[in-house]
Amino acid sequence: MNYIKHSTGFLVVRTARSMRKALDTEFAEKGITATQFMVLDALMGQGALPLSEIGRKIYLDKPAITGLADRLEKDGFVERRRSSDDRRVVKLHLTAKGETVHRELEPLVIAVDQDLTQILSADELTAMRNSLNKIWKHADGNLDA
Amino acid sequence: MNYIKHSTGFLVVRTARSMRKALDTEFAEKGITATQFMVLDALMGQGALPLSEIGRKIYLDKPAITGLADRLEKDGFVERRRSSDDRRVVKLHLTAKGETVHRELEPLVIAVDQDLTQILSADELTAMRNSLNKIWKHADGNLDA
DNA sequence: AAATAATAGTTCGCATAGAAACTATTTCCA
DNA sequence: TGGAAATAGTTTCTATGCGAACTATTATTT
Repeated sequence: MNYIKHSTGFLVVRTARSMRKALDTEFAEKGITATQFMVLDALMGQGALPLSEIGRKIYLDKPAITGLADRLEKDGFVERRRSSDDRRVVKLHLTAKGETVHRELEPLVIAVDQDLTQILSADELTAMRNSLNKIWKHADGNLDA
Repeated sequence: MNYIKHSTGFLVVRTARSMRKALDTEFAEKGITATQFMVLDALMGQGALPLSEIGRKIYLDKPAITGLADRLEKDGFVERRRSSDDRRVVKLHLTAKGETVHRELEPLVIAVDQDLTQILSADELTAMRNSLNKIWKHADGNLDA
Protein backbone atom coordinates (compact mmCIF):
# COMPACT_ATOMS: atom_id res chain seq x y z
CA MET A 1 0.00 0.00 0.00
CA ASN A 2 1.33 3.48 -0.88
CA TYR A 3 0.13 6.07 1.59
CA ILE A 4 1.50 9.18 -0.09
CA LYS A 5 -1.22 8.56 -2.62
CA HIS A 6 -4.05 7.46 -0.34
CA SER A 7 -3.51 9.22 2.98
CA THR A 8 -5.29 12.56 3.38
CA GLY A 9 -2.66 13.73 5.85
CA PHE A 10 0.15 13.31 3.36
CA LEU A 11 -1.99 14.83 0.61
CA VAL A 12 -2.43 18.02 2.64
CA VAL A 13 1.26 18.17 3.51
CA ARG A 14 2.29 17.69 -0.10
CA THR A 15 -0.18 20.26 -1.43
CA ALA A 16 0.89 22.80 1.18
CA ARG A 17 4.49 22.45 0.06
CA SER A 18 3.49 23.52 -3.44
CA MET A 19 1.39 26.39 -2.03
CA ARG A 20 4.11 27.73 0.19
CA LYS A 21 6.61 27.50 -2.62
CA ALA A 22 4.33 29.52 -4.89
CA LEU A 23 3.96 32.17 -2.18
CA ASP A 24 7.68 32.19 -1.40
CA THR A 25 8.50 32.69 -5.07
CA GLU A 26 6.14 35.65 -5.31
CA PHE A 27 7.54 37.20 -2.13
CA ALA A 28 11.23 36.65 -2.84
CA GLU A 29 11.46 39.94 -4.76
CA LYS A 30 10.60 41.89 -1.62
CA GLY A 31 13.17 40.02 0.44
CA ILE A 32 10.64 38.32 2.66
CA THR A 33 9.35 34.74 3.01
CA ALA A 34 5.76 33.55 3.16
CA THR A 35 6.16 32.59 6.82
CA GLN A 36 7.62 36.00 7.70
CA PHE A 37 4.68 37.64 5.93
CA MET A 38 2.32 35.61 8.10
CA VAL A 39 3.89 37.18 11.19
CA LEU A 40 3.51 40.71 9.84
CA ASP A 41 -0.05 39.86 8.82
CA ALA A 42 -0.91 38.61 12.31
CA LEU A 43 0.22 42.00 13.65
CA MET A 44 -1.78 44.07 11.13
CA GLY A 45 -4.53 45.98 12.88
CA GLN A 46 -3.31 44.68 16.25
CA GLY A 47 -0.46 47.05 16.96
CA ALA A 48 1.41 44.48 19.01
CA LEU A 49 1.08 40.84 20.10
CA PRO A 50 2.96 38.50 22.44
CA LEU A 51 5.18 36.01 20.60
CA SER A 52 3.20 33.07 21.90
CA GLU A 53 -0.07 34.46 20.55
CA ILE A 54 1.49 34.89 17.11
CA GLY A 55 2.58 31.28 17.33
CA ARG A 56 -0.99 30.16 17.94
CA LYS A 57 -2.27 32.19 14.99
CA ILE A 58 0.13 30.71 12.45
CA TYR A 59 0.72 27.34 14.15
CA LEU A 60 4.39 27.54 14.97
CA ASP A 61 6.27 26.47 18.10
CA LYS A 62 8.09 28.84 20.38
CA PRO A 63 11.61 28.34 18.95
CA ALA A 64 10.34 28.97 15.41
CA ILE A 65 8.72 32.26 16.47
CA THR A 66 11.87 33.37 18.26
CA GLY A 67 13.89 32.84 15.09
CA LEU A 68 11.32 34.58 12.92
CA ALA A 69 11.25 37.55 15.29
CA ASP A 70 15.06 37.70 15.19
CA ARG A 71 15.17 37.96 11.42
CA LEU A 72 12.22 40.33 11.11
CA GLU A 73 13.73 42.60 13.76
CA LYS A 74 17.13 42.55 12.06
CA ASP A 75 15.44 43.74 8.87
CA GLY A 76 13.52 46.43 10.72
CA PHE A 77 10.02 45.06 10.06
CA VAL A 78 9.16 44.59 13.75
CA GLU A 79 10.38 45.62 17.19
CA ARG A 80 10.62 43.57 20.39
CA ARG A 81 9.33 45.25 23.57
CA ARG A 82 9.08 43.53 26.93
CA SER A 83 5.64 43.91 28.45
CA SER A 84 5.50 46.07 31.58
CA ASP A 85 2.61 44.32 33.33
CA ASP A 86 4.02 40.80 32.82
CA ARG A 87 7.74 40.94 32.36
CA ARG A 88 7.89 37.39 31.03
CA VAL A 89 6.00 38.50 27.92
CA VAL A 90 7.72 39.94 24.85
CA LYS A 91 5.41 41.77 22.46
CA LEU A 92 6.17 42.21 18.80
CA HIS A 93 5.38 45.67 17.41
CA LEU A 94 4.91 46.30 13.68
CA THR A 95 7.11 49.13 12.39
CA ALA A 96 6.18 51.58 9.64
CA LYS A 97 8.54 49.67 7.37
CA GLY A 98 6.81 46.40 8.20
CA GLU A 99 3.42 47.88 7.50
CA THR A 100 4.61 49.22 4.15
CA VAL A 101 5.98 45.84 3.05
CA HIS A 102 2.73 44.16 4.04
CA ARG A 103 0.74 46.64 1.98
CA GLU A 104 3.03 46.18 -1.01
CA LEU A 105 2.62 42.42 -0.91
CA GLU A 106 -1.17 42.36 -0.63
CA PRO A 107 -1.70 42.19 -4.43
CA LEU A 108 0.55 39.12 -4.64
CA VAL A 109 -1.43 37.27 -1.98
CA ILE A 110 -4.63 38.09 -3.78
CA ALA A 111 -3.13 36.93 -7.09
CA VAL A 112 -2.06 33.56 -5.71
CA ASP A 113 -5.52 33.02 -4.26
CA GLN A 114 -7.19 34.14 -7.48
CA ASP A 115 -5.14 31.49 -9.24
CA LEU A 116 -7.06 28.87 -7.27
CA THR A 117 -10.37 30.02 -8.70
CA GLN A 118 -9.06 28.85 -12.08
CA ILE A 119 -8.72 25.35 -10.71
CA LEU A 120 -11.70 25.04 -8.38
CA SER A 121 -15.28 26.20 -8.68
CA ALA A 122 -16.61 28.66 -6.12
CA ASP A 123 -18.50 25.83 -4.39
CA GLU A 124 -15.48 23.54 -4.32
CA LEU A 125 -13.35 26.33 -2.90
CA THR A 126 -15.87 27.13 -0.17
CA ALA A 127 -16.23 23.47 0.76
CA MET A 128 -12.48 22.99 0.95
CA ARG A 129 -12.02 26.08 3.08
CA ASN A 130 -14.73 24.90 5.46
CA SER A 131 -13.16 21.47 5.79
CA LEU A 132 -9.68 22.87 6.35
CA ASN A 133 -11.05 25.24 8.97
CA LYS A 134 -12.69 22.35 10.79
CA ILE A 135 -9.42 20.41 10.83
CA TRP A 136 -7.58 23.54 11.86
CA LYS A 137 -9.92 24.19 14.75
CA HIS A 138 -9.64 20.57 15.84
CA ALA A 139 -5.84 20.71 15.85
CA ASP A 140 -5.67 24.08 17.59
CA GLY A 141 -4.47 23.68 21.14
CA ASN A 142 -2.14 20.78 20.36
CA LEU A 143 0.62 23.33 20.00
CA ASP A 144 3.39 23.48 22.55
CA ALA A 145 3.79 27.25 22.39
CA MET B 1 -7.06 43.09 5.91
CA ASN B 2 -5.62 39.95 7.58
CA TYR B 3 -4.73 37.32 5.03
CA ILE B 4 -3.79 34.50 7.37
CA LYS B 5 -7.50 34.32 8.04
CA HIS B 6 -8.88 34.91 4.55
CA SER B 7 -6.30 33.53 2.13
CA THR B 8 -6.80 29.91 1.07
CA GLY B 9 -3.07 29.53 0.42
CA PHE B 10 -2.18 30.40 3.99
CA LEU B 11 -5.03 28.25 5.29
CA VAL B 12 -3.61 25.20 3.54
CA VAL B 13 -0.08 25.93 4.75
CA ARG B 14 -1.24 26.41 8.33
CA THR B 15 -3.37 23.25 8.33
CA ALA B 16 -0.54 21.23 6.83
CA ARG B 17 1.75 22.29 9.67
CA SER B 18 -0.68 20.79 12.18
CA MET B 19 -0.99 17.62 10.06
CA ARG B 20 2.73 17.12 9.70
CA LYS B 21 3.24 17.71 13.37
CA ALA B 22 0.64 15.06 14.22
CA LEU B 23 2.36 12.60 11.89
CA ASP B 24 5.84 13.47 13.20
CA THR B 25 4.69 12.92 16.76
CA GLU B 26 3.31 9.47 15.91
CA PHE B 27 6.47 8.50 14.04
CA ALA B 28 9.01 9.84 16.55
CA GLU B 29 8.90 6.58 18.52
CA LYS B 30 10.28 4.67 15.55
CA GLY B 31 13.08 7.19 15.02
CA ILE B 32 11.80 8.42 11.68
CA THR B 33 10.12 11.62 10.47
CA ALA B 34 6.96 11.98 8.41
CA THR B 35 8.99 13.22 5.43
CA GLN B 36 11.41 10.29 5.68
CA PHE B 37 8.44 7.93 5.75
CA MET B 38 7.18 9.53 2.55
CA VAL B 39 10.44 8.56 0.85
CA LEU B 40 10.20 4.95 2.02
CA ASP B 41 6.56 4.91 0.96
CA ALA B 42 7.40 6.15 -2.53
CA LEU B 43 9.77 3.19 -2.86
CA MET B 44 7.29 0.56 -1.63
CA GLY B 45 6.37 -1.80 -4.43
CA GLN B 46 8.83 -0.03 -6.76
CA GLY B 47 12.08 -1.65 -5.71
CA ALA B 48 14.11 1.40 -6.66
CA LEU B 49 13.58 4.93 -7.98
CA PRO B 50 15.84 7.79 -9.13
CA LEU B 51 16.14 10.58 -6.55
CA SER B 52 14.52 13.09 -8.88
CA GLU B 53 11.45 10.92 -9.34
CA ILE B 54 11.03 10.61 -5.59
CA GLY B 55 11.22 14.40 -5.43
CA ARG B 56 8.36 14.73 -7.88
CA LYS B 57 6.22 12.27 -5.93
CA ILE B 58 6.53 14.09 -2.61
CA TYR B 59 7.15 17.60 -3.95
CA LEU B 60 10.66 18.28 -2.73
CA ASP B 61 13.59 19.95 -4.45
CA LYS B 62 16.83 18.19 -5.31
CA PRO B 63 18.85 19.38 -2.29
CA ALA B 64 16.13 18.26 0.11
CA ILE B 65 16.07 14.77 -1.43
CA THR B 66 19.84 14.51 -1.25
CA GLY B 67 19.72 15.27 2.48
CA LEU B 68 16.86 12.85 3.07
CA ALA B 69 18.72 10.11 1.21
CA ASP B 70 21.85 10.81 3.29
CA ARG B 71 20.03 10.33 6.59
CA LEU B 72 17.97 7.35 5.45
CA GLU B 73 21.10 5.65 4.11
CA LYS B 74 23.00 6.35 7.33
CA ASP B 75 20.21 4.61 9.25
CA GLY B 76 20.19 1.67 6.84
CA PHE B 77 16.67 2.18 5.48
CA VAL B 78 17.78 2.69 1.88
CA GLU B 79 20.79 2.18 -0.35
CA ARG B 80 22.20 4.44 -3.07
CA ARG B 81 23.17 2.73 -6.33
CA ARG B 82 24.32 4.56 -9.43
CA SER B 83 22.38 3.51 -12.50
CA SER B 84 24.37 1.59 -15.08
CA ASP B 85 22.51 2.75 -18.19
CA ASP B 86 22.62 6.45 -17.24
CA ARG B 87 25.49 7.12 -14.91
CA ARG B 88 24.11 10.53 -13.92
CA VAL B 89 21.19 8.83 -12.20
CA VAL B 90 21.33 7.61 -8.60
CA LYS B 91 18.60 5.17 -7.66
CA LEU B 92 17.41 4.67 -4.12
CA HIS B 93 16.82 1.03 -3.13
CA LEU B 94 14.62 0.07 -0.18
CA THR B 95 16.40 -2.28 2.25
CA ALA B 96 14.74 -5.05 4.25
CA LYS B 97 15.06 -2.82 7.31
CA GLY B 98 13.34 0.04 5.49
CA GLU B 99 10.52 -2.21 4.41
CA THR B 100 10.05 -3.46 7.96
CA VAL B 101 9.83 0.05 9.39
CA HIS B 102 7.30 1.03 6.76
CA ARG B 103 5.15 -1.96 7.61
CA GLU B 104 5.37 -1.20 11.33
CA LEU B 105 4.24 2.39 10.78
CA GLU B 106 1.24 1.59 8.58
CA PRO B 107 -1.20 1.40 11.53
CA LEU B 108 -0.15 4.89 12.67
CA VAL B 109 -0.81 6.40 9.26
CA ILE B 110 -4.21 4.77 9.17
CA ALA B 111 -4.96 6.03 12.69
CA VAL B 112 -4.11 9.65 11.85
CA ASP B 113 -6.31 9.48 8.78
CA GLN B 114 -9.09 7.81 10.71
CA ASP B 115 -8.96 10.73 13.10
CA LEU B 116 -10.10 12.96 10.25
CA THR B 117 -13.30 10.99 9.80
CA GLN B 118 -14.26 12.18 13.27
CA ILE B 119 -14.09 15.77 12.06
CA LEU B 120 -15.37 15.54 8.50
CA SER B 121 -18.21 13.60 6.95
CA ALA B 122 -17.41 11.08 4.24
CA ASP B 123 -18.68 13.51 1.61
CA GLU B 124 -16.69 16.41 2.97
CA LEU B 125 -13.56 14.26 3.06
CA THR B 126 -14.03 13.09 -0.52
CA ALA B 127 -14.65 16.64 -1.73
CA MET B 128 -11.59 17.97 0.05
CA ARG B 129 -9.40 15.20 -1.33
CA ASN B 130 -10.64 15.90 -4.86
CA SER B 131 -9.95 19.62 -4.52
CA LEU B 132 -6.50 19.08 -3.08
CA ASN B 133 -5.69 16.64 -5.86
CA LYS B 134 -6.74 19.20 -8.46
CA ILE B 135 -4.48 21.82 -6.90
CA TRP B 136 -1.72 19.28 -6.61
CA LYS B 137 -1.97 18.30 -10.25
CA HIS B 138 -1.99 21.94 -11.26
CA ALA B 139 1.17 22.68 -9.26
CA ASP B 140 3.00 19.58 -10.46
CA GLY B 141 5.76 20.48 -12.83
CA ASN B 142 6.61 23.77 -11.12
CA LEU B 143 9.26 21.90 -9.20
CA ASP B 144 12.93 22.54 -9.88
CA ALA B 145 13.98 18.93 -9.31
C1' DA C 1 6.33 34.29 53.41
C1' DA C 2 8.96 30.26 51.38
C1' DA C 3 8.67 26.48 48.37
C1' DT C 4 6.62 24.85 44.30
C1' DA C 5 4.45 24.92 40.01
C1' DA C 6 3.33 27.18 35.84
C1' DT C 7 4.32 30.27 32.02
C1' DA C 8 7.04 33.10 28.30
C1' DG C 9 11.08 33.23 25.76
C1' DT C 10 15.61 31.75 24.50
C1' DT C 11 19.30 28.51 23.25
C1' DC C 12 21.00 24.28 21.30
C1' DG C 13 20.96 20.52 18.21
C1' DC C 14 19.10 18.31 14.37
C1' DA C 15 15.92 17.67 10.31
C1' DT C 16 13.66 19.71 6.65
C1' DA C 17 13.30 23.21 2.65
C1' DG C 18 15.06 25.89 -1.29
C1' DA C 19 18.19 29.23 -4.27
C1' DA C 20 22.59 29.36 -6.49
C1' DA C 21 26.64 27.46 -8.10
C1' DC C 22 29.21 23.33 -9.05
C1' DT C 23 30.60 18.39 -11.19
C1' DA C 24 29.71 14.56 -14.04
C1' DT C 25 27.30 12.63 -17.64
C1' DT C 26 24.40 12.49 -21.65
C1' DT C 27 21.95 14.55 -25.57
C1' DC C 28 21.60 17.60 -29.32
C1' DC C 29 22.96 19.58 -33.40
C1' DA C 30 25.57 22.13 -36.72
C1' DT D 1 32.48 14.28 -34.66
C1' DG D 2 33.08 17.94 -31.47
C1' DG D 3 31.24 21.55 -28.80
C1' DA D 4 26.97 23.55 -26.68
C1' DA D 5 22.90 22.56 -24.11
C1' DA D 6 20.42 19.73 -21.02
C1' DT D 7 20.05 16.67 -17.07
C1' DA D 8 21.03 14.31 -12.31
C1' DG D 9 23.07 14.96 -8.03
C1' DT D 10 25.82 17.32 -4.73
C1' DT D 11 27.50 21.20 -1.95
C1' DT D 12 26.99 25.57 0.37
C1' DC D 13 24.32 28.99 2.54
C1' DT D 14 20.28 30.59 4.66
C1' DA D 15 15.57 29.94 6.68
C1' DT D 16 12.21 27.37 8.75
C1' DG D 17 10.43 23.85 12.24
C1' DC D 18 10.54 21.24 16.53
C1' DG D 19 12.14 18.57 20.98
C1' DA D 20 14.65 19.26 25.13
C1' DA D 21 16.80 21.86 28.44
C1' DC D 22 17.51 26.39 30.26
C1' DT D 23 16.50 31.38 32.51
C1' DA D 24 13.42 34.72 34.22
C1' DT D 25 9.14 35.88 35.94
C1' DT D 26 4.56 35.14 37.85
C1' DA D 27 1.00 32.29 40.15
C1' DT D 28 -0.10 28.78 43.64
C1' DT D 29 0.09 26.25 47.58
C1' DT D 30 0.76 25.28 52.13
